[in-house]
Amino acid sequence: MDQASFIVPAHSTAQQVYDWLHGRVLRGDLAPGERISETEIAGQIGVSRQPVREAFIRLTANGLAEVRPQRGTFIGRISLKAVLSARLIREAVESDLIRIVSSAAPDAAIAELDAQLAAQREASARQDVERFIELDDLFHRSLAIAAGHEDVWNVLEGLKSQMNRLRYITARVFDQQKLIDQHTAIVDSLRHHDPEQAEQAMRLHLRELLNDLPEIARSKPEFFTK
Amino acid sequence: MDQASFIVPAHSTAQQVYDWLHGRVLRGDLAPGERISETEIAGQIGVSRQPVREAFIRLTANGLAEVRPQRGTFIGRISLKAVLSARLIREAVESDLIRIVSSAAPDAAIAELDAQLAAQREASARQDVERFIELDDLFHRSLAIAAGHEDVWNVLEGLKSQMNRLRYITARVFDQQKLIDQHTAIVDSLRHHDPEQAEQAMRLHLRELLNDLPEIARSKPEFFTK
DNA sequence: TATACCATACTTCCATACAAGTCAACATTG
DNA sequence: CAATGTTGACTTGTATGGAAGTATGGTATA
Repeated sequence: MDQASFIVPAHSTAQQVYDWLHGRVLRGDLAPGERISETEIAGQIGVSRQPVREAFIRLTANGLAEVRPQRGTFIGRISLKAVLSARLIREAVESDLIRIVSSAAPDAAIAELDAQLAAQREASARQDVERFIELDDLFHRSLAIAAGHEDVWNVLEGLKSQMNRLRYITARVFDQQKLIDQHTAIVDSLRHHDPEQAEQAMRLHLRELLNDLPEIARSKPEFFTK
Repeated sequence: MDQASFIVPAHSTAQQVYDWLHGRVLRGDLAPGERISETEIAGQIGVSRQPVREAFIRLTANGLAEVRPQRGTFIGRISLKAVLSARLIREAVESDLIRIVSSAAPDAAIAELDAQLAAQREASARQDVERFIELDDLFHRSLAIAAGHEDVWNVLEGLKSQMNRLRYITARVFDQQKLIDQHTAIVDSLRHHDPEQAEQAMRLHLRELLNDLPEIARSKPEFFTK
């Protein structure tokens, strides 16, 4: 090993503030367009403005906030164009990945995916939205791993944050059963080593958002920008 | 228009410092692994440490620097895994885009691309590497625009910064003539409205990096991490 | 000579003070 | 009454001082 890379610095104050805010934004606890203030947040958690400010900068870099100098800082609205772009990218990338997987999917990987499907059904039955979203993420990540490209999934992490925000905000809207059925169709395609069918199933699945988006945008227009 | 969005804040000191450093990192003027210091940079350009520090944070968020608390800040090395992931993503996305374009490429767009090809040949003949890289970016962006998805290209901007850094560092290595030939093949496929051929030409083009990367990594190992 | 210790000069991190821009409410003026 | 000016309380931006951790080189010690 080149360096003892497992020596990582303890989480700084700024890092902790960032993690906290990041989570609140993703879960929709802080609503798009909502105003936040360095001094206010600093006062709430008992630190100075400095680490809070640095957290704001990082949120801005990730498209989750917008700083308007001398005016205020605001939780970023969800850009419909950005969401559509992210969706298109996901479709393109995951289509390629699923072809790789389907050409050589070991039985162990299939079994793992089947177990995940069961867990998804269980979470859906319990109406545990947060867990379901988590499992959905895991499902797609597992496919990337099976394709030997987990890194790709990590690189796309930033794009997904916008889509995740969308999912939390619209938790009650989307049809979990339909998503599970689509996941099942994908796994079945893998089971039969059918790359073409697998790709089509994946594309269909990832285009589901296109059906839901108009209604979502209509129901909460104040959360979105063009 | 909802808001007079053309009212944008003047560039702050921190923003200017960031732009300056960002450009220097991308052009390889600051080498991967090189150490930089808040106080030193601040002294060089005559500002306090604060805006420099904020620029460092943004560089870190974009994967261009690494801050090790109480130790120093270093220009990020180029992650080979990240580069390979970015390449795969580009191939997947641009393959989908080129299919869209080829199915309905207006003559005006084709003419524009032909003009760009001429400009590429001219820049290559003049050995103007910086201009060539710029034109290469423009070429791929133009394809995205022709597909009606310029936003997608913007979203991928972050990924490209790593690859651009690579290109500057290895400016003399890559074979510009080969790239131009591949670009030409892509445009020809569009001219004949042949989606399948266009996609294959694009994939071949974007896989070129896979041939070059081993040599690049061998020639400057200190610039890379696994 | 080799090793342990330690002073010192760095580094980033955090807190604080002040500067400058913005906005809204209110007073003033015609 | 309407328009204008002004004050003051906000906001983020910048500068600076000190806290705490780290690396380095010298020094004492075995």
